[in-house]
Amino acid sequence: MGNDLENQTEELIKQTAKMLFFTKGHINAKTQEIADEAGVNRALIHYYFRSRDILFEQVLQEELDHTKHYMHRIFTSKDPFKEKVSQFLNTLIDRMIDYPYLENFMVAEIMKDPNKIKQFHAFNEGVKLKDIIEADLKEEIVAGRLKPIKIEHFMANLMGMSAYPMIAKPIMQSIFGFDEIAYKKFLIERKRVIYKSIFDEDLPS
Amino acid sequence: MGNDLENQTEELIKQTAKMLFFTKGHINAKTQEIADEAGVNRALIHYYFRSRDILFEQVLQEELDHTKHYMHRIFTSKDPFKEKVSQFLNTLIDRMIDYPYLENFMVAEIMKDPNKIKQFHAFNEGVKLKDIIEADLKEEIVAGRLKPIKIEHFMANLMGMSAYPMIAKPIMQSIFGFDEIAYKKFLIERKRVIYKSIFDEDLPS
DNA sequence: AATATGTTTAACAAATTTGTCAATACAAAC
DNA sequence: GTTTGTATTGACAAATTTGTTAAACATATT
Repeated sequence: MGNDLENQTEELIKQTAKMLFFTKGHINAKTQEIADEAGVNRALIHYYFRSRDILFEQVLQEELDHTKHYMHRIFTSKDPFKEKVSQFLNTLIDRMIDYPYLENFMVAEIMKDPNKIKQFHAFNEGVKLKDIIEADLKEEIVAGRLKPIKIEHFMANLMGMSAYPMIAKPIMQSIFGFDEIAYKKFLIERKRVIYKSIFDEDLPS
Repeated sequence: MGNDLENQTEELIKQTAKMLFFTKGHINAKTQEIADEAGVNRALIHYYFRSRDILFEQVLQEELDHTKHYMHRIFTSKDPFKEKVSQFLNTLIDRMIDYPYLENFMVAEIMKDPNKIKQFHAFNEGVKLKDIIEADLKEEIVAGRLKPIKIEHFMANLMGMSAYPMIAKPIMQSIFGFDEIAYKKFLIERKRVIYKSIFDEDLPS
């Protein structure tokens, strides 16, 4: 009765859409392109998702939920703050290697409909992540392990240094002449560089 | 004949398009919306620019040229490196207040047609900016005014910390509860925060 | 005033893209 | 093998968006 292993075709369409949207960055991929890439009839997209918009919403939401969960898991753990940041860098950068354009899309979506922003609160899940990180920050600063900095600047620095090389990947690749291999290596390196820039000490291996 | 003060209507259409594209972030603004916003007949867009694509290319190219020029001017000057960075931060951040989504668009454009990347070399203008900055960096490092860092990481840090808060403006606004005024203040603050993060000393007033 | 030149307009045509539907294929259950 | 429910297909309709054109309008030149 067709619902064996997580409906095959439906899942295939979603994975293909994610690849086109978030990996290749084809923000305006037409239903025909998605269907072709997935090797299915275009009408199936409407059969499973009713409309292109709903498909888009759904795959974006799935990835947002994913982001929410890992951020919450990392920052609510009992690990030391530096360990949290290290894990965050690892997860975020690995993830961006898979979906370089996800960040771009979140922004593009919010631009279309600013009300939609509530869904994007990776920061609202019971206890506010913002408050947790803020408390951590204060503790580090008081203990002298971190120079005084406001939470919003700390996060802007951390996210910016991490996400920008992905968002602007083609630009940086061109400027510095990186091929895919070199760029991936560059991204991995960034984990250590960012850690060092923030804490002024080397990331423990 | 009719070319008095830089053709009024043509200029109006371009300014309106830039506002919709780069300030408001309506990446898919239709010709009708542009015409309505400018208060002109839609056919005039085709009269002056032949097609929506050409209009888009043209306004984007204008802004890219602008970026090219100020970056080249700042980094080829004889000022000390720290002064260059300070000026760069000032110019970039002020500019991003006007055109928050310009960065996003450059990337989106390149995604569509990766060949187009040559136009985006704010870094190729006679002498390569990359080489100039790289030389400056080495000098600073040797003189002990800067911790050792590779050019690509230095630029990723600098651009990321500067550009990200603009690219992800709606997200950060929502997380930290900034209204427009507060966000602008936050952006201005960032000049000092970034300078301090990079050079580990306060930006001279 | 007549003419020429450039600008603007509304109506139309073409192209693109999304969404719907009835017919068909397929697989499991009876 | 027939029934039943779901999956898939191609053809079609609707909607959206871009691009074209001929005529109206304005302004300057002769």
